[in-house]
Amino acid sequence: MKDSLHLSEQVCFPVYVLAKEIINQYRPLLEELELTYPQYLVMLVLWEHEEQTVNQLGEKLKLDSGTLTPLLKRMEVKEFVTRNRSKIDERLVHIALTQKGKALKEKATCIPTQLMESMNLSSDDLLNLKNIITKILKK
Amino acid sequence: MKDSLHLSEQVCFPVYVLAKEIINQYRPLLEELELTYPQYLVMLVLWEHEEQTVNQLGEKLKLDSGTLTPLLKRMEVKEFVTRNRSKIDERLVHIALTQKGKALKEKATCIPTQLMESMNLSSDDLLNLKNIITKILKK
DNA sequence: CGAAATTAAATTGTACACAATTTAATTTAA
DNA sequence: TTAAATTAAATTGTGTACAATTTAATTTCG
Repeated sequence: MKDSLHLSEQVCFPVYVLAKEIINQYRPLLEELELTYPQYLVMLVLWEHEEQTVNQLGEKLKLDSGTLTPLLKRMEVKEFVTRNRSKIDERLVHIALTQKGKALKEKATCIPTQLMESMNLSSDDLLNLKNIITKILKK
Repeated sequence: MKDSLHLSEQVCFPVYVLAKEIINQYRPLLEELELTYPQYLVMLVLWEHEEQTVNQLGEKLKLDSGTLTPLLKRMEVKEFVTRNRSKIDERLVHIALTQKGKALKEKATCIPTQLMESMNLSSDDLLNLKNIITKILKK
């Protein structure tokens, strides 16, 4: 029987390396916006939805409050978002964009293109990759 | 012009989610071996090579000494590896398997299969995914 | 040779990521 | 209706990641 305990046999390892590589490619681009990659993901959601609870963000980004709470506090310090406990249901905390946060979208418009270039990806590969992963994650 | 600042448009986000999902699927399997996923990767390398410097591990796993040094110290505490500074070149630290570390390979043999099952992946999807990523990372 | 450059690990500091627990508020069901 | 169950955030603790710096050893070169 074949021994599959070899790094070269692993499928998961390339995924793990690629994910890190992508974040590393984003880093210099996002540095100019004073954002980390997870913080950028939060901004993507808020640029679409304006206001979200911590849980809603967590569901969309697959992150729990243990990760999001301190992350959002850092974004609050940078004045990109506000954090307000709901009056109607005090368990909820609403995260909303500040003016500064909204304005940041302008500076971010070029990032997707820049990233594509810096990773040197064809849109074919990209679409292909996205389709497989989406298929796998859907299960 | 199309606005690509939408989470659903992102290619990188699914990669990021998949990588986390894979590690989460590994977690309960690796817990029985008292290993984290990055520690498991170190073991994969050492099961193949017996002895490696910190740098050699770092090149294979794409991790730097800032990550590896504390990680390897934890593995040393668990008595899976030894850390010994080279006599010939005292800048190098050799990482080697202990008997306990070698023995752990037995318990790990079933992990690749178990993971495939827990992620519910067809070998087609898997191979496809691996090929695309390898192609992308090669650039 | 011996100073300068390079290399390898370790260290320091910041920021995730997640399990497990805690706290507080809201639902639910007896 | 109020005690039990559930829910939402926050907290605590462990373990990556990685940039930047430091320390010490080895090479390289003038």
